[in-house]
Amino acid sequence: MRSVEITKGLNRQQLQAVTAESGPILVLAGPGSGKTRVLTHRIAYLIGMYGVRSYHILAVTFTNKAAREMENRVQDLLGEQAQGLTLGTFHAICARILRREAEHLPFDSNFVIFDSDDQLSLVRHALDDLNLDEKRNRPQAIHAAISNAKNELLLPDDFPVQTYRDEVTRRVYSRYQQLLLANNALDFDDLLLWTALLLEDQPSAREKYARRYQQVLVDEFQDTNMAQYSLLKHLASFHSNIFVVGDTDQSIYRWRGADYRNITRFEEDFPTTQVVLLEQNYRSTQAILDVAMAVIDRNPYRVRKRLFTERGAGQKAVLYEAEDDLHEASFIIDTISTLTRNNGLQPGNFAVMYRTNAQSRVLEEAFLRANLPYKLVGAQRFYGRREIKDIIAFLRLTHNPSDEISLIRAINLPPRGIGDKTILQLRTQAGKAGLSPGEMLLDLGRGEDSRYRVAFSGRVLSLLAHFGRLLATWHVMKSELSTLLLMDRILGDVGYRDYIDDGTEEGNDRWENVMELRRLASQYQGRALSEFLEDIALVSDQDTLDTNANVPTLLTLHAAKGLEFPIVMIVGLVDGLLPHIRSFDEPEAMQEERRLFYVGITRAKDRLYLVYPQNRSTFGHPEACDPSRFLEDIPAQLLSEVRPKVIRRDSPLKADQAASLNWRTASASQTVQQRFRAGMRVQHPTFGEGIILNSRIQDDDEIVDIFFEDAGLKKLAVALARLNILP
DNA sequence: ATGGACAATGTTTTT
DNA sequence: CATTGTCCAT
Repeated sequence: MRSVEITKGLNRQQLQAVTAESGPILVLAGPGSGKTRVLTHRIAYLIGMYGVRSYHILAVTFTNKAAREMENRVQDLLGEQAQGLTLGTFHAICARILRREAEHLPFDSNFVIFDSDDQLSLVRHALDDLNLDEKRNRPQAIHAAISNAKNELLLPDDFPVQTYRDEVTRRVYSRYQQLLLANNALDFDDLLLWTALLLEDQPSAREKYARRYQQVLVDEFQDTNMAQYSLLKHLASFHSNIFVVGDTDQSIYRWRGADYRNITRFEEDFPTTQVVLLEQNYRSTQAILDVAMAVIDRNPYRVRKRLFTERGAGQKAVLYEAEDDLHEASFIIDTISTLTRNNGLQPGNFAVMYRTNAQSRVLEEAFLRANLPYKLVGAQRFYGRREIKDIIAFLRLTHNPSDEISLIRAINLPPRGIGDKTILQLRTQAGKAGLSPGEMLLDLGRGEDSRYRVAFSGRVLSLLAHFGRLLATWHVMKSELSTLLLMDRILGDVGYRDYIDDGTEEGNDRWENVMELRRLASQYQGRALSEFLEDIALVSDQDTLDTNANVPTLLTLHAAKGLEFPIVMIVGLVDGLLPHIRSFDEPEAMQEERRLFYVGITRAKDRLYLVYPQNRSTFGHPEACDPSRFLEDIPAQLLSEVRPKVIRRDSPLKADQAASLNWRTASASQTVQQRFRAGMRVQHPTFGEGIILNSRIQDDDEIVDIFFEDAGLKKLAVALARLNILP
């Protein structure tokens, strides 16, 4: 009876994957082919039909959001039987394992996770310790090299040295790792690296987890790196029950060490692998799939998949050439408002995608100007804010006093007279005593009882002892108080509100952000501070996506992976941006750019808009640019093109020039009669007299661009605007 | 020690 | 142009 429910509504290929005999299984899933469905039903099938206990199942996803979604869907299928699944991102699962196994490892179970800023300052510290110049040795570049090495499972001693530069990197890497341990901290890559090493070096640990996780399932397998692949292999080493889902065409994290060839590697390492292809697309219309295929088929060396859909032809994708990025933004706004007003579409149906985060600015400003709400995907937006980082520094320091990065941030906040000199003294004395600065501070907080009082002069001592006392109090309270109360206590003790909320609008915003963090903390009643800190450190951009708000979504193409929207608009499709200029000289990188474009296109269910500017402002000054080379690969008949807008608001065309422009209509099926032509003069009740620049039929309405003498350029829907034609 | 003013310098994508 | 670092006056 269960089996009917679990396999209901699956197509032949999906069924094959879900009900496959246990063992190594590779599911090659095209976009929109229902891979999440296959994964959830597979889990349900294992529990419901095979009698596997949920406790023995491990499922790895790319984002926490995907994990939660999967959990809910399994719950819907199985009810309480689903309790006890291990479901999460690689990073979160590894953190959990490492805390549990800390006694076998060179760090403490209450380690903190360093974010990218922390990692960078740690590289700077390391450079400083080695008397290396930051100017000649870019911390960013060195950190990238260290990160790559870790993802390849290379420890400092294994780091290949061929040039002097490598030699420097190797030394910094080595020092960097020492510093991490001294801070009782791990970086993102460490979470994977240490877990992989643990499973590699300690057979007992390997066996323990391989026995526990009898069934391993992995989503987005094409984006696993060496460390992730290695730890999966160890987990599956006893039973080979590993079910992976992926699509080489959607591999977009090469720069993070991901290697889609892990799919080939998988088939080699597990020779009995059953391969299942999911080719039916349930998401997009044929018109959209055709565009996607045209783009991706240009990539050499790929296994061609025959994607097909039964959703019907659908509307042609629209190609729009804007004059510059500002006009791109107004086209987006105009299109969204027109379609929501006249076509019954919801604002939440729209997603605007771009290659780089910087591109969101112009869009955001346009939305703000038009008074339209929007949401932006990106964790950095919130967690990167100064006030948020401040509070987290206090909490992290309380949780792990050895966290020197947080200590340095928090110790003089708000300014209490502890500057670089004092901190240096503290560090020196701590070093002498064999303590971390935080531990020394805790001791000084004991007042008369502290052994180390004598090491400091009066003023310095009283300043340090005062903060030490605060820290000691918080440190004791953290086990008694909830995260929320602890946070309130800290905020009160240091007078943070008075410091940050200075009466200006910005100050108020900052305090509002602190309150938002407080709201987040309130959801952690009854859970340890470490959980709160860990979740915050590991939030992904997609996790911040609020699916409830009915407003357009702005996001990078990378962040769009795994999502879908009725209408997708991709902007900034110019050479240099997509493909990005930094990929030009590397064929592999260029192919990844193409895949990125493909990922963006295949997010669309019903409609697709491809937009590019003729000019792009770099460093404030506009520069001419070429349409993306990828656009050339899309056959013209797949696109309906909206011609360039050569009219600028500040230099209107003369009537005869405007009349001579040949505009093409964006829509083929015309149900309303076109009443206006370029060059006509019209009268509008509020905007006054103007001249028609362009008119087209779109979505059962006539859309006209009019230049008004007083009000400038307006785009109006004829059905709504009361226009009178003047002679 | 602190805060303001100026210069330099840098732009992919993210857990 | 917008953030980040550095220098200088208080």
